[in-house]
Amino acid sequence: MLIGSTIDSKKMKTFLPVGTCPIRDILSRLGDKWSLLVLVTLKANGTMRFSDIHKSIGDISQRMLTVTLRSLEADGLVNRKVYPEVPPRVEYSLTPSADELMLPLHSLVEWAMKNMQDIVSSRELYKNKG
Amino acid sequence: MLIGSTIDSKKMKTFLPVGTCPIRDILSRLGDKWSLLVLVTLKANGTMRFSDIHKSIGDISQRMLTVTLRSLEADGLVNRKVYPEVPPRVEYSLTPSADELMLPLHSLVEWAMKNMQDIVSSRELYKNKG
DNA sequence: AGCATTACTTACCTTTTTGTAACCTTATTA
DNA sequence: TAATAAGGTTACAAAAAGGTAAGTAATGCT
Repeated sequence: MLIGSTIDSKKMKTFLPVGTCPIRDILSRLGDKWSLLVLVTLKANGTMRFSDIHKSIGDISQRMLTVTLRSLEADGLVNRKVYPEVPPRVEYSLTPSADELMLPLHSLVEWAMKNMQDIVSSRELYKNKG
Repeated sequence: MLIGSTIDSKKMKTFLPVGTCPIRDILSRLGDKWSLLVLVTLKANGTMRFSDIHKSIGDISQRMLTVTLRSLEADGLVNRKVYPEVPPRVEYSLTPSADELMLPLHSLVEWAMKNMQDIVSSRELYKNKG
């Protein structure tokens, strides 16, 4: 007798691996420690200087802020405008595609706010008995 | 003369650090390599056995699938039902709160699909000239 | 007796990500 | 003359995440 899986593997939906699937690729890029937070910070405050973002987030290191901003810039999600002054001034702002991202992101945050209590208690429960 | 930031730091919006801010906490949890993919897989196929998920995703290791499912279970996002049989059978499915998560997630995926061309070309551009 | 089955666990190792601290630039100011 | 400003870079260290391969359990089949 054949003991099969619950799902016919012919009908089963599969997903492309990272590097082949643009969606996985993009989501994994946004899934790092700081990217979303930087985007949300810029959304909340508009155009900001490097040091403003740094102060606003608080616990990000200078290096990680640079790294994060660079990768967001590479992806076309933030604009970087350098003023040739001394001391230097650099302003960051969201691009239109990042602005569009804010809507999905906002609904994600709403979900998180709505469900965080359940999640926290679920974690407690899981820790205490499994 | 006072050279200030573009934004008054009193009015500037700030965000709580991880561990204090539930939203950052939850989003960072979902931002790992496999969680969202596992959720999307379960959404697409309904109830699945461990081996089904494994086959469907393809390039996830057994260990990481276990780890990921455990943390999703701890957060109350997947149900885990064990049938006391030999060989063992374990079925996974989404909980209602994970189901709700699918809507925001879906709009995120739509954004990714709409913007991925721009992102890819932006990356090329950035690589080639900066 | 020995192998297959499924859903893991464990020990160990590699890779990736993040953090720390020091250094750089150049005009202005004390 | 030396410090200060802003926005970095660099070398290095630490931590976190992920991968590999082997082992485990209990039963049925050959």
